[in-house]
Amino acid sequence: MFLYISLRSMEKRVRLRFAPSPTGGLHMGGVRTALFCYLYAKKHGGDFVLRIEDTDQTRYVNGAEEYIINSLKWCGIEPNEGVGFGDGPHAPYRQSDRKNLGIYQKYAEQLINSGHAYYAFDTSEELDAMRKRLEAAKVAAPQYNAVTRQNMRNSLTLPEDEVKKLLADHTPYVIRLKVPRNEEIRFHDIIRGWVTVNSSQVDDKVLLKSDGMPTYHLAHIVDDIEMQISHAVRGEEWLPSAPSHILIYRYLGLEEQMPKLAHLPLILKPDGNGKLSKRDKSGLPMFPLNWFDERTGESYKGYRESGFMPEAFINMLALLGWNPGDNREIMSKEELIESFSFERVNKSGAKFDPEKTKWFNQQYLRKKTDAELAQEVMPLLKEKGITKDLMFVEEFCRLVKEKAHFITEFYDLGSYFFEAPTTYDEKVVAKKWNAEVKNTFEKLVPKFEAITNWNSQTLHDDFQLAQNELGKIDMQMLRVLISGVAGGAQLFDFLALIGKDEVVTRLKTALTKL
RNA sequence: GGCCCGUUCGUCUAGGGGUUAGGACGCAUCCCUUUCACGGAUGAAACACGGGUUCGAUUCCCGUACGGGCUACCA
Repeated sequence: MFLYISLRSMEKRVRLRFAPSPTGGLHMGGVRTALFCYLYAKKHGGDFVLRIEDTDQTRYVNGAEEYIINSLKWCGIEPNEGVGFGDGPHAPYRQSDRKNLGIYQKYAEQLINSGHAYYAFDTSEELDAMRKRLEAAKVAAPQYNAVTRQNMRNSLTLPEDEVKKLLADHTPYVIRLKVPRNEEIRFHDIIRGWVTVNSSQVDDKVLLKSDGMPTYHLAHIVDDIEMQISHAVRGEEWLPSAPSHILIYRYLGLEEQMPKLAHLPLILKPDGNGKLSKRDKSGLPMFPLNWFDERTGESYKGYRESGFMPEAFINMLALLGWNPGDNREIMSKEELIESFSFERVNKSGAKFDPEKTKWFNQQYLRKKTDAELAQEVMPLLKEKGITKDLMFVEEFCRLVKEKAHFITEFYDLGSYFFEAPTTYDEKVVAKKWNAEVKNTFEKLVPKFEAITNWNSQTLHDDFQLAQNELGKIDMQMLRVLISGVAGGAQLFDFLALIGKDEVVTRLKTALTKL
């Protein structure tokens, strides 16, 4: 008795799971769900579990499971238990494996025995016919429920002998939840508060499919119980089926052990309406890593390959539908963990903002040292056939980074560091170029050639001296002659880096071309 | 259609019975700069609508509109 009381009064250990289906690449909405679970678990010193919900064999996609694991790794939201992250006390963590152990069957039978579930033998044709009939009769919500089940072929309508015979003959059947006709079902959601639904709106959900696999509805409940999950967190699209789940817990006698529920708001498309899809016309990826769908042959861009930093990606995601309650936006993972709570998650869906997403990455980009940036930029330059030394690349990074949002932009932003221009900004030329200006620049060339200690400072000083003699020289024009473009990095630093010979050569070339 | 959930600047959001309704992204202007950016300053920009409740509602309640989700032997 004493033990019973102390167990009940003890707070359950915090354990959250992320439970995706391996039906494709992990969408950024899924990443956010995983992130919130991770943050909460870490904040409370709990566990974060990865469970793979592969009960739909027809939708299984090769490589999806591995993709999910790699994505979580890249994002730095690693489970401490589950598929791909080491088995804990509740292995296996893949539902198809658990099914083979008979885990779900047991619970389904318990519900049958207690009279809360029944066998249904209807074929898909019969089900279609039933729905058509109901639609024709203008029934508002055609579904298999307390009323319609009376006209279907199941263990509630068929004589006991026949049911036994059908089962003995291995006639395909499903097990359905017997939902009462008219009962208020009330449940609490951490984010939404109390939600009430009448059971007349809830259909007799299939619990066990004819292939012996459980549906999501049964499987996730069984696993959440067996894995001692404290908080069931998922997207808002699950809210309508939550009443069914409450009933299952109740009929299993597990309402006391039921995890707390949290339904996250959806991430919406930047423009127009609806859920974020696999592609967005903003051009930003919807997946953490590149994803290739074997079945459709389509490939999708990933944040990683687009030059995003994982810290920036999860920071952006965390602030989509959540905030710390103060004005902080740039937050490290540690700060996110420290500040996170489901109470501060918004109820309404959030439109994904591509511009702000870029801004997040830019903020993190600026925090990196030039040396760190060079490490990442170097290989990208090599791909372009550029083999400058590390010192050069570091300085290049210093000069270009303030304009960049992504590592992958560095080359495009500063290709003139590596290649002499072939064209010259037309606007600037049209506005500033004439015979007199040309003459001035021709006189400037030997001044540059005469500089012995070639660096940004002497360049600056000697340029001033040259102007005293030759008159004012337009710096933007100088920039265009050497880089070809009207804007770019700090001019003298740029000239210092590419070197005297290169500058002089480029100037001479420009003077012959213009 | 039915059921459920939601609604503060264009977007992400803070706030909450009495506020000049705050911040961020983006946008505009100005300053700095003989180039380019960063940076700084300033500005435009919101409580969906209609009824209640109240001395007073953006905030609480009810409707309406709008948006979203669900409505499978998919998750």
